[in-house]
Amino acid sequence: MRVVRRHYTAILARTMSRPPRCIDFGADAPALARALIGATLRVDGVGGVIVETEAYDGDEPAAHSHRGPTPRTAAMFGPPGHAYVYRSYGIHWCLNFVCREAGHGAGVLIRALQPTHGLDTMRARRGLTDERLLCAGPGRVGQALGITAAHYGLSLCEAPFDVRPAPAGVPVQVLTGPRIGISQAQDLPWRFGLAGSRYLSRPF
DNA sequence: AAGTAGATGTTCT
DNA sequence: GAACATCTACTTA
Repeated sequence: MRVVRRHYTAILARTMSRPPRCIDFGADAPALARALIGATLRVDGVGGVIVETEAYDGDEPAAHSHRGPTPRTAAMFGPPGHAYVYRSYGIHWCLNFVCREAGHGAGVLIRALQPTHGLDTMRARRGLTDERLLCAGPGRVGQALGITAAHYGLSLCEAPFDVRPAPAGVPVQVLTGPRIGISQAQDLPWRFGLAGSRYLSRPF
């Protein structure tokens, strides 16, 4: 009995000290946006460390989902852990992670990465050599990772996506601030970034 | 360094 | 018609 309890205690301790194996997409948008800082995102093996995110929620007027589902925003109202992809200003493809529960219209916009995998592919897609500018902004992330409408609604837990939590034991200092490029709900500090990163779209 | 024009799908007024 | 979860190229100081 004693041995058994020690056994379970050891498993529990190991479980708790180990980083979560999968991202908790059931979290609400600000919690997920914060948790994603330091995580690694790859699409077909190309990507890097997430250094900047923004949270959005259907309850709040800056979100595309705020006025209910439309053909464009349908994925935001689907199950968490899937991709919501939209065309920004008719030109750029931007990637979001749907979260919370189906029906809430909650998601996290991936705003910037520190490139770590497939640098040559990203440079070719972006027509640029400056590593610092490869993924420093949501439109740039979309172009560097080859995001298109084909990724709309896909699961983030299956290929071509590969999302891994930040390694435990490496403390990440997360900055917060107002979201960029919005006119509604500017008071919400729902932009999150990795302190000291040179790959942010803009300083905090 | 800072400002502006222009590219243009989706949605709303 | 206007606004928009943006980026680039180009102008002006």
